[in-house]
Amino acid sequence: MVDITQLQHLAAFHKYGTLSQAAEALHISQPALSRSMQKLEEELQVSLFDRQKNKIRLNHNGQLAVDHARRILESVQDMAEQVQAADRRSRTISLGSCVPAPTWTAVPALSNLYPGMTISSEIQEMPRLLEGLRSGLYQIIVLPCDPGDNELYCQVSDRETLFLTLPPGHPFAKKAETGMYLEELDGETVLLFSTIGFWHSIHVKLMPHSRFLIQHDRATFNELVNTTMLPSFMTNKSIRYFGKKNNRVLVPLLNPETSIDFHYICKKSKYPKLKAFFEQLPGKE
Amino acid sequence: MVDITQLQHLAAFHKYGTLSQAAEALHISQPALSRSMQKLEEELQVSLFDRQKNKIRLNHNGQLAVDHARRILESVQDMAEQVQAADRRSRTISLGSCVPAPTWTAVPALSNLYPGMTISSEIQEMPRLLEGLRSGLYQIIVLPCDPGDNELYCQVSDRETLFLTLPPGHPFAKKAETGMYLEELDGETVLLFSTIGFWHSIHVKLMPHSRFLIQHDRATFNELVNTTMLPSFMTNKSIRYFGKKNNRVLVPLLNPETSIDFHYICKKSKYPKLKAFFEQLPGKE
DNA sequence: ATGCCTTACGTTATACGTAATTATT
DNA sequence: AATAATTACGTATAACGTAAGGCAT
Repeated sequence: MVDITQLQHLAAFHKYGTLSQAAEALHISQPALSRSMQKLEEELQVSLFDRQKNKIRLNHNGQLAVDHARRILESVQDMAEQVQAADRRSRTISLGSCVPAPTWTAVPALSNLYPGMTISSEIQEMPRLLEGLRSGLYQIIVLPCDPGDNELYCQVSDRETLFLTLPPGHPFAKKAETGMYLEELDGETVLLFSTIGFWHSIHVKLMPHSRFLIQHDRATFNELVNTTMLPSFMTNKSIRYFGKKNNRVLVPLLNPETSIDFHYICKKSKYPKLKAFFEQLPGKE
Repeated sequence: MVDITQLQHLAAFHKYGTLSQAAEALHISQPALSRSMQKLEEELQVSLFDRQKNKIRLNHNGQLAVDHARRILESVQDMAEQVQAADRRSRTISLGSCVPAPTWTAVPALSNLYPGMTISSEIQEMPRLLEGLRSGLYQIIVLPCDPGDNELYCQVSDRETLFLTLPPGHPFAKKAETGMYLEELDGETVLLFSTIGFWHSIHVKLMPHSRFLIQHDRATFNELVNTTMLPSFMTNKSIRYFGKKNNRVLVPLLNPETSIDFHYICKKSKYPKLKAFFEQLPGKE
């Protein structure tokens, strides 16, 4: 049977034009390449080259063979890549969430429960999350609501609540006790951290006239929170995870949209394998 | 790099289910197959099997790998077949003709002029011949007319004329001197040899009510010509090639369709290589 | 007990590099 | 002289089969 290395040799010869140059590129000796091509011709029972005493050129058969060889080599490459990709998928649990907070606890939990598995997480918009769950891109997703799909398992866990954070001198700081509506802040320039997912859409919806200064670097964001008067946001979860800023007043928000329940969702077919994870989730308070 | 034989081994394992059976089918020992699969896994850096102490099964990666392996093996097979087919084409001159006579002289002529080449010939209908010439199926075709294509070289050579052959006692035998029209014979049962190509369509056209007893075997055909009173046909060419029947009268036919000029045609691009053949063709008388 | 897979071991075959040969520019 | 391809030859690697071992049905 034809050998893959022979096809590589053939492709290399086509690329470099002479046996010597091709052999050099292949890191084999010229005679080895010469023999390899002779064997290929023997194998195919066809001459692939026009040979003169010290010249060798692909003939029509050879040209055709090169085309095939290229395609075959490509599909062998594809095979390796795709099988490796499938393997990687099979040993990673991928979590998609509409907001960052669930990943802070779920990723370490999954790591502990499924040692040897790689855990990956990303923040995405809801339609993408559902699509990704169906396509196998995610094994678990976190949404603010139940998608109501009979094929999916859905478990409500924690609740996350948004707070406005202000420096004590800010005009709205006195609302810390009464709370306020997000609309009252509309038009003000506010500081946001990037990749906050669903929260971003809440801000855009309720504060359509505000300017959002979006920071992609956590350190820079913290620095700006510490040193400017700009309003910003935290949640009960981010406070627990990153700590409360001492120089900031927390103002509760009265809009119902500023609280969301985490709905952890997986395919029912995958639930048995993920049972341990779902069982350790904190219950709905 | 992955080896083709490993892919064959993998496909065989998938087909037979156990290493032992697959090994037997592959005519190798069981340990050899076991090692081959281990190497493939090593090569792909992926486990392809679920192994228990004395059981082995394809896992998900393995299933996927089998699919790829199948496709690759198929394309390797294709490569061999197509390259071999191209090679065969390159060393055969294929002649297509609308009637048999040109092949009787052209095939030996081509054999002499192009030693080492295989000469093949077949009788086909005109549209198929033109199509085949364009697609490379034929290098030379013979038609009764000029297709008038600027890409094609066309040279008129010999003329073939159809005769009715009758036993001397037949009512029409007296027309041997005056000749007759084919229509006069319409309705009679006549004897025909198969693969006479274009001539057959002439018969069908001019004798729509006749029954044609078509003989596929030349010896049987001759036997029937010798022993029955059935009208049959010969041409100036077949008489020269096979000899005239002593017990038959030749009646010339007066329809213009019963004479055709051989138009030898090839692609202009191929003419240089076929020049020697075209130059030895007899000229138009 | 039989079937099935893996590991170990010695052998063989095949693919390689070096060197020599021939031909071309 | 320099470049390029093939042939010849000795060697080393890697693939095989046999034999042995372990585990399930």
